[in-house]
Amino acid sequence: MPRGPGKSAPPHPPSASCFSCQWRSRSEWCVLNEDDVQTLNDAKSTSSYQTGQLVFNQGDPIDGVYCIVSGLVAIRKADEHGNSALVRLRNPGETIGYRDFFSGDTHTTSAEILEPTQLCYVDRRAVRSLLDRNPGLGLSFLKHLSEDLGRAEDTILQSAALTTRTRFAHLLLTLKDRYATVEDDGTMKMRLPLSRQDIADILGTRPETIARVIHVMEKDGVATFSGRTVVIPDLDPLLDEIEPADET
Amino acid sequence: MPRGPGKSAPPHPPSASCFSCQWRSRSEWCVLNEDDVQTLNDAKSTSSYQTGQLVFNQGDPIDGVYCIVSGLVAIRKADEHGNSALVRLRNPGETIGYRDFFSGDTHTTSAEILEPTQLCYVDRRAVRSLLDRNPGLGLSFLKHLSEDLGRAEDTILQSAALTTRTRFAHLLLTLKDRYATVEDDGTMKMRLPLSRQDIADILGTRPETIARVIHVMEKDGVATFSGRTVVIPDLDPLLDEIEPADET
DNA sequence: CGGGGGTTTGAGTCCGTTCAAAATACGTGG
DNA sequence: CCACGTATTTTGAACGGACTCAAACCCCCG
Repeated sequence: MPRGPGKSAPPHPPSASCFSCQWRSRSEWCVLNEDDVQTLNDAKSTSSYQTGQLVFNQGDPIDGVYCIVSGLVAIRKADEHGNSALVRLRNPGETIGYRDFFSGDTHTTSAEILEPTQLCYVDRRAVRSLLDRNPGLGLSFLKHLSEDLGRAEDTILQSAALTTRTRFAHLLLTLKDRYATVEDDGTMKMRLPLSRQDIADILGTRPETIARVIHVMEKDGVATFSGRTVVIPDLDPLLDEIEPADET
Repeated sequence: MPRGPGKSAPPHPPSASCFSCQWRSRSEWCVLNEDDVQTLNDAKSTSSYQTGQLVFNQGDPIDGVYCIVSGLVAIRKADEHGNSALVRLRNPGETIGYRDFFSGDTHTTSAEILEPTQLCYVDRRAVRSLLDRNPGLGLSFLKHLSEDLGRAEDTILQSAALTTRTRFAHLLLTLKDRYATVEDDGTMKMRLPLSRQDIADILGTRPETIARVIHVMEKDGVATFSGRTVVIPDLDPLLDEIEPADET
């Protein structure tokens, strides 16, 4: 049950600086002046996590927030009956844990590591004091939170209106942006950072259904799957998936 | 396509004051000092809306935010294929339109009136200036937005994990808090502020399914429905609906 | 009293689930 | 490097909840 800065020993101790952080201009912290970036930099501690680790667990008290330097984190919500859904993925440059930070004192979701990840942990006291000194920081979080809510609303609408296959196509298209590489012959290739179970948890279905959807997609020539490796010969058929035939 | 202060002529022109607003202590604006409440009071304009009216429409430019004095408002999201979902209900004391206010320049959802409603409209310029002068106001919105996101995540999990019947029971229990009255004989009674279509849009299903669920619930003696009127003879069976049998 | 929208009912179908077994991938230690 | 045990993924068959389409119904309003 990891808490605060992870205890895992990184191969080479990371020493990321907020000043040279490549994500700074696009993160919540972009509004900070030099002095406050210094404060942030002094307050934060960086650590590495392995796939499968939990950054925090639903129900844990909230100690602060985490910035993703590299890697991928899944935010998962569970109910009391063992059901769980993967409510969002978080990429490098994004901050996690701030949702609960602003509205309660315990986490209402869990954060689990999907691929080797480096996080900067910022203690709640530091966040509070930066927030006090920088009204703009609050607005910055407000903007990100609004976007999160917008995405959540999209998910609600999609899961009510779209088939599993279509939602899976959406997911593939999203993952493509970060994970796909273009081969010499023009085909796209990527290694999924998600297990079938995780994909199912994102789409609100079962792993068996994912396997079946993959099966028919291969039959239709949209993509070929081999374990976690996906090859997309042509993007158009995949794009057609998310654009249901309009009767003109 | 209503925009800004509604153009409907209220029977008796409302003249609510922010100072005497019964919701103030629980709203986002509770952090404002006397001076700023004065500013808010001067800036706001109150108007009445009839059932079925649109406060704003998805795609409209954002002019400001609206506080609900009385009534009920549905927030609806639609996609390009005619599907739509009712992503949340907003009650008196709550503010609407602030989600999009903080992250974009057009509304990503529509707000429609479900029962006769009074709204106070606060112009974007006023909101901005109050925000500038009161860092606490931003944090206040942050808190509410966090809670909204939390509820959205709940919805995502529920629609993936629970049956329509169970989710309908959840909805009834929620509506009960605001709409039910206890009769002399101990039964509860309420008039639903929602059409079957709206209920379906909240639960992510069809009106026919709602009718069928109601049918079997009546057969099971959980509640009796007659149009929009619901009678709940005993709360326990309804509570059992949302607490699936634990095999002990 | 005759629309007309929302609601209910019915029959048939489909998508996704469940349960179970087989196949495959993966990490570990020999 | 291979063999083994475990976990994940895939496949199959049967079931079921919710959907679609369509008709009947009902209630409210003019």
